[in-house]
Amino acid sequence: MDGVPKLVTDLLMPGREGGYAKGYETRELILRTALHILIEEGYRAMSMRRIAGACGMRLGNLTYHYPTREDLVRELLNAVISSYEVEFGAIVHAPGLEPEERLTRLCNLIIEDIGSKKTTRLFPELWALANHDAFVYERVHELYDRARAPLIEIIAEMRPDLPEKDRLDLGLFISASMEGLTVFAGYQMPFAQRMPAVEHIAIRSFIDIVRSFQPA
Amino acid sequence: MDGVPKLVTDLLMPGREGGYAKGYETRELILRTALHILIEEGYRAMSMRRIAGACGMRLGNLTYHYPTREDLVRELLNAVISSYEVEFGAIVHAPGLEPEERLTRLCNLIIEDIGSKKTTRLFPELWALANHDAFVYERVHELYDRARAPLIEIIAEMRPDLPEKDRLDLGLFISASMEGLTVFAGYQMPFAQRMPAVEHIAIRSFIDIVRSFQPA
DNA sequence: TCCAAATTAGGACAGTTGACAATTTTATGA
DNA sequence: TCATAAAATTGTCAACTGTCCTAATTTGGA
Repeated sequence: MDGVPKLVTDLLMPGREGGYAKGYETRELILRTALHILIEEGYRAMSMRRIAGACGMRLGNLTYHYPTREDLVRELLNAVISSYEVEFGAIVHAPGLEPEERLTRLCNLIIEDIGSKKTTRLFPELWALANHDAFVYERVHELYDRARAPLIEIIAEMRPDLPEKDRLDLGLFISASMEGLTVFAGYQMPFAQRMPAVEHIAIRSFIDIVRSFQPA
Repeated sequence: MDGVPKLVTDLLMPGREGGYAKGYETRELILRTALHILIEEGYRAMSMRRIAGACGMRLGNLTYHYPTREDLVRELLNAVISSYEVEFGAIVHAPGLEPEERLTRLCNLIIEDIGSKKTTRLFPELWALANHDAFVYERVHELYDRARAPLIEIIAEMRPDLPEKDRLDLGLFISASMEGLTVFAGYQMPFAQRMPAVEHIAIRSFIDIVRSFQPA
């Protein structure tokens, strides 16, 4: 937990003065525990009783803080998505660097995150949930839009001659392409130990395609 | 169901002479129904009672054909994976075509499949399941290995000068990259109507990177 | 036709789930 | 100190889950 932003207090209630309202430490604990179970054991295992037990509290107390399971899931999702938005938002501003170098760094950072167990486990769960839950769909969709924004910004710097439509297409391809690595990063063999080489190929490919793209 | 291969009879028991054993039509129906529910409503909704109900049979009858839920899930997975293997296996042999043209066709076919609702819904479910189920993990892993084989074959034709390791890396990048489109193909906006353009960018990018790759 | 096997139906079981209500404990502030 | 609200406990509820068992029915072959 060292330095990791707290889900609720730091993200859902940023910079609240005079401390936080009572019970927010508990809500915080609940969400972190729920997320842990979701990542380690999957959505099916993330029952109210399982969460309560892992928190060391009784079911009734959990439903006091989150009356329904849907309440809990929604706040968890908001917190998780917010944490990713904060992470990617920090990349946008890196003055004094060539756009290609910034593209490389951005891709490196995203791919590094993609390689983490948290992301490789969490996002497949979210994709599956999004298929049948409009709220999850909405939030994940929103996250991708925000994550794509700095990417498209850099593309615009590299190719000011392109119409916006083409820049969007390039951004969509690159982001989708990187997202695909999430699926494979979860596999141990033969992908895991080849990840650095594949990452290198990916970034080279991205730079090449942006540099050489010819509008139809 | 016109022309669509039957899950069990056509794939798990291909070319069985003298017809199929009794009860295989029922097992067929069960698997198709289960798959339909899995795609349309998700893994959670795919309960034994739900499947039986959708098949127009009683629970006891379903458990006669599949004593445990795990039996059903495993055979369903085997059938689904087999159907994809059959699909991709047909691509390998297309004599008299330049390797680049074959790469383009292969990518087109995969991307076309990726755009189908069946695939965009099913695979996120499988990824999520694979995270916490060794059997699902194994089968999905296997499928990707098989799907990558023809791709790497074409890469070998295009770049016989490269060591095998580099060809594998290129194949991994391209397949992972295409798989990433699955995630986004499920989204209605803004990706869906941009899919053709992104597909074009993707294939151009793949050809370029294979053609111009320089070993370290 | 008739027997035996395959199939279907129906019921029951223990376990789990989310939600809720009544209650007690704890913390807070005047 | 004490009243008040917040927090946590305990127990209950109907609904649902997978599994198992037995009886009825249908089917196919001799």
